[in-house]
Amino acid sequence: MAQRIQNLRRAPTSERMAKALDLSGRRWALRIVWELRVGPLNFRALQASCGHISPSVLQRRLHELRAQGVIEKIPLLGYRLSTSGEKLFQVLGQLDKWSVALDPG
Amino acid sequence: MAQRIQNLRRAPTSERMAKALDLSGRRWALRIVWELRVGPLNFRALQASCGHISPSVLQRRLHELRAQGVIEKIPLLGYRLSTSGEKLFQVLGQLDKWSVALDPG
DNA sequence: ATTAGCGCTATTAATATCGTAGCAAATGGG
DNA sequence: CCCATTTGCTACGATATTAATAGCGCTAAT
Repeated sequence: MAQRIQNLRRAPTSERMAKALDLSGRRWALRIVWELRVGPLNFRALQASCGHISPSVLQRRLHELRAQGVIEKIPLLGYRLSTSGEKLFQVLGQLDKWSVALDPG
Repeated sequence: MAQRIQNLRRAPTSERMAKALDLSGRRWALRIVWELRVGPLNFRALQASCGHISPSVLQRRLHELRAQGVIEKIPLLGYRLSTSGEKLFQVLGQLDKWSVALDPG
């Protein structure tokens, strides 16, 4: 009924969504996930593919993303997306499509 | 063919995707879009629904999101999602689903 | 006239990010 | 083994961003 719809529309942002948005809102966080789409990258390769990220921030993000289970550290190869990270990457695929409308350049 | 797939996997991040990721990576930017899902909100209502965003940052984000055509300012009601913003919101819907796996608490 | 709410600005402090240099360990020849 | 190179990562001072708070000018209702 209408009342229920009204409540849905006014439902406050969940804790976990706020958390996900907070994680996403840190500089380079989503970019790192996006760059890892090509497969595992080591620290310096990630640094290069991101363009101009400073190593201290990269290191911090890698820790944060690992703590959230988005990426994994693997011997000899560096970092790669986890299963969860792959799913997040698919969401970013949607963002990529959206960005075409944002900037058709 | 395999060669083509290889190239796709190594395709560098596009300018527009980098731009979209940069916009998304600014604190509170996506949260603002998410909060506007309930319909138009005025400045103070947005401030309240975001929790603890400072007015100066909110003001800046509103300008940026307007410049990108994600939100619109409407008389008497405040701010609302544009057509483009609605599409971005749908992407965030995917992020919301993903966040359940991130933190099942 | 007073009160209240509004959008927004100003200011200073705290925090985040940048840019650079460099170190210790691993790697890979010769 | 020796040496040069690469790699992951840390330290540190400079710069940029965000936070926190106060308050202004405006509008509308009491």
